Amino acid sequence: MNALKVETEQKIINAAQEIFIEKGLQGARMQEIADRAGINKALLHYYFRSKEQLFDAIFQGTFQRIIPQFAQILRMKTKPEEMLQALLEFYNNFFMENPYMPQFFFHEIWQNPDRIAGIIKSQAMHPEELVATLKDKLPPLSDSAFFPQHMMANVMGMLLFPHIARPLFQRLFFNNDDQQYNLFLAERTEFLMNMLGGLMGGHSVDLSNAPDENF
Amino acid sequence: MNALKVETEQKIINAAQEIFIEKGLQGARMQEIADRAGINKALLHYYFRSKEQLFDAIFQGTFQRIIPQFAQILRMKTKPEEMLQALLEFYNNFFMENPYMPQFFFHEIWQNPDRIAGIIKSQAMHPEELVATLKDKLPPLSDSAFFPQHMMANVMGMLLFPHIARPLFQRLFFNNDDQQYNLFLAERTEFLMNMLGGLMGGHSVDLSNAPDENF
DNA sequence: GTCTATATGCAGATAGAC
DNA sequence: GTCTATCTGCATATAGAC
Repeated sequence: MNALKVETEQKIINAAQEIFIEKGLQGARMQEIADRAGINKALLHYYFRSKEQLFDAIFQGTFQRIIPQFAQILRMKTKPEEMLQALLEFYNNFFMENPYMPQFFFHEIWQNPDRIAGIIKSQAMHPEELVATLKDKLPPLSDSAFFPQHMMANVMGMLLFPHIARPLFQRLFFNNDDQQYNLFLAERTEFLMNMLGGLMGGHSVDLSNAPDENF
Repeated sequence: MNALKVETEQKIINAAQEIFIEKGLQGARMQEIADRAGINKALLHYYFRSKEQLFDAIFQGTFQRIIPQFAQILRMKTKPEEMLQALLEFYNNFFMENPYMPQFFFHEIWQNPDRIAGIIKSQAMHPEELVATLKDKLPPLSDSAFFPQHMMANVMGMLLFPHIARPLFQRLFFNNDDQQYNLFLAERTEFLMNMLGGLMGGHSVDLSNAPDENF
């Protein structure tokens, strides 16, 4: 029966998603995926010939849940503050609900960067366009040739760090208290907006006085 | 002969370091480590009884190369700008020379956070001390109870991101050009100092006008 | 489509000679 | 200490019955 087939496939996908994201391709066990899906190993191979293929399907799927959003925000023809707000809000919430995602992506970034780059470029999301948009919309706070890249690295770094470093950061600075940490994460969008809002408006931080002091 | 033994052990450690850092505990193969060290598998087990033990030795070693530095900088009783400068400079350079390190650490952060937390705390580096120092030295830019944690996350995120996301970031925004990317990384300390210097001095960014605008 | 049973291969670990 | 040869176990994958 076709409905049953679809249902089973979905159970597999859900289970595999969890396991792969927690343990990565290498760490995941087909047995564990089968168990969590409530079926047996043989059936896994019936639906997805190999572990690799299963992984590919999962990976592509999860990735496509977050990239289009990025492209869409990028094309919002509004003020940079609003783009930033939308960006921070969406991804911060997404990572709060999917805490394993960031480490999952970074793992893949190192294992197979070409695959990810390929997926991104196939999503109507073009890096040059992004750089150009930033150069155009941001006040010229620095004359570095890499100014847009720096700003991207800043935003993404500040956004991602509390999520990707969570297990350690929470232990060290929050008494390993889940609730406290969630509060911290929840208020982070606002905190970052406060910090960055000024920058994007083009006032506030003076970047022209280079610190050539003994360095 | 003892000198020979030490030499072999060092070869193993060097090889294992590279492999583990690139592939993680799961992804690494004892065969590959043996090959790169120029010996055979049996000898690996002679020196380190199991893969786990070998990994532990490597991990502890690399970790202790970068934590003490942090504690030391933290205790420099100087202006926050100078602490920040020392911090950025040291770790940015370290990660430029050891590009696989960040991902290696994050991998472990998710696999075994307690181990890392333990090592850190055993290094005369106490989280509460750090938080207190920051609260004391930083101008009160925000009244969030987590203000020090936010600032740490900011600095660490901005510092780490270009390293940990390198394979993808370089492909997307630097035509996958190693030289260009190294230039980018090299100028990053200065860029960040320019951006953050103002904040630490206590002027520039107004964080008091919360953006309660339709949000 | 789903199962049980089995094959295949590989990686970690050991035995034992030198 | 260092090697070759071998064992053991486990994980992926397949065969074949229902």
